[in-house]
Amino acid sequence: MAGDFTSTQPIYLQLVRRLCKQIVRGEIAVGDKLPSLREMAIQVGVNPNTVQRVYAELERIAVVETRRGQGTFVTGDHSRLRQLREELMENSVTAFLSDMREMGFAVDEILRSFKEHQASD
Amino acid sequence: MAGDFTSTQPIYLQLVRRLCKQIVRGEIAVGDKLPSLREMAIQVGVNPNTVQRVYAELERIAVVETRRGQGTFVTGDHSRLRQLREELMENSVTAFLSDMREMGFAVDEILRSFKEHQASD
Amino acid sequence: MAGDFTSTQPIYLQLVRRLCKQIVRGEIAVGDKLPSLREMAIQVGVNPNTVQRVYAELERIAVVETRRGQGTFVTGDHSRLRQLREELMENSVTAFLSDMREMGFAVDEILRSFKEHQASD
Amino acid sequence: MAGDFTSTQPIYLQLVRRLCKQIVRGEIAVGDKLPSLREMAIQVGVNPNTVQRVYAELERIAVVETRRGQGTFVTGDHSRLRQLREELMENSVTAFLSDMREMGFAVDEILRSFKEHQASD
DNA sequence: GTGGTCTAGACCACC
DNA sequence: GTGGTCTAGACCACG
Repeated sequence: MAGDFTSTQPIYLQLVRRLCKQIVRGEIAVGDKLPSLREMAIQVGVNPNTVQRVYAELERIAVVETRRGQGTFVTGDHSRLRQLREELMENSVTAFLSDMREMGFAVDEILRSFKEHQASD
Repeated sequence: MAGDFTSTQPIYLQLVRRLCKQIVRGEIAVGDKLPSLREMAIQVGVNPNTVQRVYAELERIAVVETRRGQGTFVTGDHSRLRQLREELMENSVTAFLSDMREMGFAVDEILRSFKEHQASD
Repeated sequence: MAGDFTSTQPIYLQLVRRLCKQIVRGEIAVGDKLPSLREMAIQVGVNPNTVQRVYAELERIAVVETRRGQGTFVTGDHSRLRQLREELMENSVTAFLSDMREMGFAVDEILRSFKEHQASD
Repeated sequence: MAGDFTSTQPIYLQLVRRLCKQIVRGEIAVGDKLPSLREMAIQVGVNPNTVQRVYAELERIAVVETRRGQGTFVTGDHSRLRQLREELMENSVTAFLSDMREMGFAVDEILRSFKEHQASD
C-alpha cells in the first residue's frame, strides 16, 4: 500500500490521482469516510501535511467533502462521480493520443501494441 | 516554440522528452546539429545551464553526441533510434493501459473513446 | 579534508571517485548517511550545487540512494558494492597495464618497481 | 592514429602523454624531427593551436627542442631520456599503488588481477 | 563560436 | 532540516 513515490510528480498529486481512481472504480464508495489525516499518513508512509494537501485538493475538485469534527467523506453526488469518471478517461485518452501523435505513431501501430499487451496478460 | 513548462515535471525533463519526440518522428533528422546551448536557451526561454543539462541527458541515453567545440548532433546510430522509438511507445502504452485498468475501464470502452477522437479530427 | 582539486578532472568527478573509494574500502559503511549537501559543501570547500551533482552521479551508478527530505544514504545492496569494487579495480589495473605497455615496460620491470615501493613503506 | 580524445583531460595533455610514451619506448628516436604543427594537426585530427600547446609543453619538460625555421626535434640528451623514462614509470606506479591502497586492495589481490590480465593476452 | 564546469543565491517539495 | 531545480553570470578548453 505504501507507494514508493519515486516519480518527479509531487507526492500529493500522485495520491490525489490514486484516490480518484479508487473512487471512480468503486473501491471507495460514495458516502464512505476516508481515513483520518494521521491514519492515512501512516498507511501510505508520508507526512500528515502531505495528506492534508491531498484532501484539500480532492475537496477543491468536489469529489470529497469535509464535515467538521467528523471526517472526510466521498461526496454523495452520483452524477458528479460519473462526470469525474468521464473526465479522467477523457484526459487520459487525449493525453495518450496526443503523445502518440507527437511521436509519429500511426493508429494501427498503437492498436497492434495494445494486442501484444493483451496477449501477455 | 517557447514552451510554458507549466507541468510539475522539471523543465529539463520536459525538454528532453520534447526533443526525443522530435527526433523519433524524424522532425530532427539523424546527423542534424541541434541549436547551440545559448540559441536553444533563447528559443525556449530558459537558462543555458538548463539546456546544458538537457543535452547531457540526451547524450547519456545515446540519442545525441557532442563534438568538442563544434556542437551537439543527433546520433547517426539508426538502430539506437529505432530502439528509442520502441521504448517510448512501450512506456506510453504500458502507462496508459495500467492507468485505464486502475480506473476500471474495459478495453472496449477505451476503443470506443478512441473512435470518438478519430471522428472529431 | 578540503581537497585541493588541482587535477584537470572536474571537481565533481574527483569527488565521486573519492567517495566511491571510501565506500568500497568500507570507511563509509553500507546504510550510512552521507553529510548533507550543505555540510559536505563546506567540508570540501565547494558549492552545494557541485555536491548535488556528485550525489546525483553516485545515485545514477547505484551506490547511493536519496530519500526525500531525509538525506543521502549508501545503498544497502552489498552485491552492487562488491561489483563496484571489482569494476574499480579492473579499471585501474587495465589502465595501468596498458599505460605500462605503451611505454614499453616489461612485466618484471614493473614487479621490481613494486618491490621497491614495498620496501620503502 | 587519430584518437577520439573522449576523456575529461584536455586534448593537449593527452597528446603530450602519448608523445612522451612514443619517445620513451623508442618509437620516436632521439634526434628525430616531429611532424610540423599542421601535419601533426591533420594526422591526429585536432586544431593546430592544440598541437602548438603540445610542443610548447614538451619543450618545457625538455624532451624536445625547437630550432627556428627547421622544426621540432626530440632532444639529443640520452640521460634526460633515461631520466624521463624512470620518471614516467615512477609516476605511474606510485599513482597506481596509492589508488589501490585508497580502495583497500591488498598486494596479493593486485598480483592476482595481473595474472588474469596476463592470461587473457 | 562551441560545450563543460563552477559559483552564488533563490525557490520548491518534503520531513 | 533534507535534496532538487533554476537562474545569472563567470571562466575554461577547444575550434
